[in-house]
Amino acid sequence: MLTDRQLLILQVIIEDFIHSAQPVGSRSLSKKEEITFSSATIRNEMSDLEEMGFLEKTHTSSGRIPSEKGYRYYVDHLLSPQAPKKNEMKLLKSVFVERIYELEKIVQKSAKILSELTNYTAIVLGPKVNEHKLKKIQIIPLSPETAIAIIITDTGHVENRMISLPPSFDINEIEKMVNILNARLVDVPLVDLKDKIYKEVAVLLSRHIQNYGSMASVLADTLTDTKPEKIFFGGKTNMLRQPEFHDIAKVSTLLSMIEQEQGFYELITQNPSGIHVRIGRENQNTVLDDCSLITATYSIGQEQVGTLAILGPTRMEYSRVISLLSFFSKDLTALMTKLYQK
Amino acid sequence: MLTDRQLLILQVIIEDFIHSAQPVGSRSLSKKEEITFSSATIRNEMSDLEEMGFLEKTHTSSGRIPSEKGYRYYVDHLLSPQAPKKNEMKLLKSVFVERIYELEKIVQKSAKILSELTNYTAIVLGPKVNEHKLKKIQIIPLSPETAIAIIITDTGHVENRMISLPPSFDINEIEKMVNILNARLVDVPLVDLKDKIYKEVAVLLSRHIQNYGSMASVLADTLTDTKPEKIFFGGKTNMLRQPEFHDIAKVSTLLSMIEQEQGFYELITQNPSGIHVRIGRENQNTVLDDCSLITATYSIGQEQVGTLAILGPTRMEYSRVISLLSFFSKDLTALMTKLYQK
DNA sequence: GTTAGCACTCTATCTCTCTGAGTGCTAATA
DNA sequence: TATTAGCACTCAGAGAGATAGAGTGCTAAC
Repeated sequence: MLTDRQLLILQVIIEDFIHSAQPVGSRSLSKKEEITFSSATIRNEMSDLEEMGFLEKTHTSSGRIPSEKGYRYYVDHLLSPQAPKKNEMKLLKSVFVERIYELEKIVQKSAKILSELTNYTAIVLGPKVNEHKLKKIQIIPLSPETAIAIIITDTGHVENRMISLPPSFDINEIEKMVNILNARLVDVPLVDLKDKIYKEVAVLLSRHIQNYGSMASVLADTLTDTKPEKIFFGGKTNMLRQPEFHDIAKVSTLLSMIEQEQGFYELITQNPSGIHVRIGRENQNTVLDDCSLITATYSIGQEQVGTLAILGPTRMEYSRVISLLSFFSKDLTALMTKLYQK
Repeated sequence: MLTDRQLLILQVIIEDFIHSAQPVGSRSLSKKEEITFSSATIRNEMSDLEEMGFLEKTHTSSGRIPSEKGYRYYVDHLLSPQAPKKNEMKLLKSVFVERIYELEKIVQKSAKILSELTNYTAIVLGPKVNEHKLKKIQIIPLSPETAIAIIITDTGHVENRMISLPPSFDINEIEKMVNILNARLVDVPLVDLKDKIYKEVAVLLSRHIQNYGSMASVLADTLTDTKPEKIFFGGKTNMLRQPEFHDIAKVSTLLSMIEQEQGFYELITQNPSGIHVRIGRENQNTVLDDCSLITATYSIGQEQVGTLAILGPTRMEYSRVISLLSFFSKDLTALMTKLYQK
C-alpha cells in the first residue's frame, strides 16, 4: 500500500519530529543523508501521506507533523528497536544489585529509575497482593474493643488492619484463636481467605472459643478487605519538561490526574502480557489526548503479576522506551521469580 | 511610627492584592468604603510607605504591591483573625467523625482536607514514631537467612523491617528470642531500644540462645533504624492555580521540589509550638522566594508531636489560613490526646 | 517519474501607535 | 498645615501594519 519511499519519508519525519518537536518541512528533509531525492518529490509524497491520514499540517503552509494514525503505523511497522546503552543498562541493573527483599521497595525504585532514564512519567503497578499466600497471622490487642491484625505473605509483604472486636469477645482467647487461624490458613492465597474462614475456620472457632460471637465474620471481612495492587509513580512532574506542555492550561489537568493516581488504575490494570502502546485518543480519556502510554507486564514464574508503564507525550521516543521496558521487564521478572517462586 | 491612616492604607492594599493579584492604584483605593480621603492623599501616603519599605512598584507608573516587609508587618500587626465558616468547620470536623484509629490515616486525611479547603499545598508531618512506646515485637522467619521483624507501638503504628540473620543463628531459637525481647522491651520508647538492647538484652540472649552470634547488634541496628517522621502532602499541584505561577519556568522547580518531598523536611521539622509564618525569602530557599509557609504544631497531651503546614504564594490568604490551622491543630490535638494518651 | 522554479500562504516578529491606569508634583483650598 | 484638584508624565498592553522566512502547491521542463 505504501511505497518504500513513502515509508522512508514517514519514518524520517516522525523521528525528526520526535526529537525537534517542530513541524518538518520538505527542504530540511531533503538535506538528510538518507534522503536522495529532491524537496519537490518529498512534497508530493508528503501530500499523498497526508491524504492517507498519516501526516497533518498545523496550518496551510506549515511543515508536517505525524497524526495518531502516523504514530500507530510507525509503532506497528517502522520501529527499529535499539538496545539500551551501556550506562542505561547499568542504571537499570542498579535496582537489582542492592539486596532488597521487600517487593514494594523494588517496585518503587523501578518507577524512580524508569522515570529518570526516560524523562517521562513512570507508573508501576505492584503485584496483586491478594494472590500471595498467607505466611502468618498475628493479632495484637490494643484496647478492649480493638486489635491489630497483621498478615504476612510469602513475598515478605506485611499488611495490618484494625479489627473491632465484638463486645462479648474475651481478649484472653486471642492467642488460641490465632493458633487456630494459623493452623488452618497458612499457605492459603489471600483471595481465598474469606471462603476458607467461613467453610472451615468458623466451626473450629465456635467449638474452641467461648463467646466468639460474630468473630468469624469480623475476621472474614477485615482480613479479606485486601487493598488492590498498589500503584507507584516516578517523575510525576516530568511532563513539564515537554515543550508541548509549556502551557499551564493544558498541563494542569494532566498533572492533577497524575497527582490523583487512581485514574491510572484501570488504564494500566487490564493488560494482556507483553508490550502495548496506546497513542493519544486510543487512551479513551480526553485528558490524555496528547499523551501516549506504553505498558509492559512482568511475572513471577509463568504468572503475570504486575505492570510497568511509561506516560509521555504522543511525540514520545517510542523506540527507546519500548526497548527499555522490554529489557527491564525481563530483568524484573527474573528477579521476582528468583525471589518469590517456590 | 506609622500613622493610623498609613496602617489602614497598608492593610487595605494588602488585602486587595491578596484577592486580586493586581497592583493596587490610588484611585481604586479611594473608591473603597473604608477610605474617606482623596486619591492624592493616598498617593502621598503610598509614597511614604514605599520609602519605608512596606510597598513596592512593578514599574514606575504602576500601582503598589506589598513587599515582604509589608506582608511581615501585616501578619504581625494588622491581621484580623476570622473564624472559619460553618461549612469549613464541617469539612474540618469530617476528619474526626469517621472512626479512624490509625495515626497515619488521620494525618493523611488531614493533609487532603487542608489542601482542599485552602486551595494551597498542605504538608503534614506525622508524629515522631521513635518516641512511641513498644507494644510488641514479632519476628517471622522467611528464609534461612532472612526474617521480618514487626514492631507495634502503643499508638497502633506498625512497622516492619527485614532482618538478615547471622549465618550461625538457629531459626528454631527465634521464638525464645522474641519472648526475651518482649519481656524486656515492652513499653520502652523506640528511641531507647538500642541502648536497652545492648545494656540488658544482649546478656540475656547470650545466656539463653545458642550461637546467638552477633544477634544483639543486628537487632539493635535494625530495630532502631526508625524511619523519621513521615511527611504527607495534599494538593501538590495547587500552585498551578495561582496566577503568579502561570509561567512554567517559575513553577517547575517548585513542583519538582514538592514532588521530591524531602526538601520540606527541615523546613517543617524544627518548630517551636504555635503558629509560625515564613514569608518569601525568610524560608531561606530560593525556590520558595515567592512562597509563604505557615506552620502549626499539634500535640498528644502536653507533648508536641507533629506539624501542620500550608504552602502558598506570598500573596496568601494569611488570615484565613492562620485561622484554619489554629482551629484544626486544636482539634487534632484533642483527638490525638484522647486516642493515644494513657 | 523527477525536479526546478515560482507564486502564494501563513506564522512569527518587529515596530509603531494609542489607550488607560497609574504616578509625582505643584498650586489652590479648608 | 494638611488635604485636594489638576496636570504633565510614564509605562504596559493591545492592536495594526510591515517584513522575513519557512513552507506549500502547481506547472513546465528534464
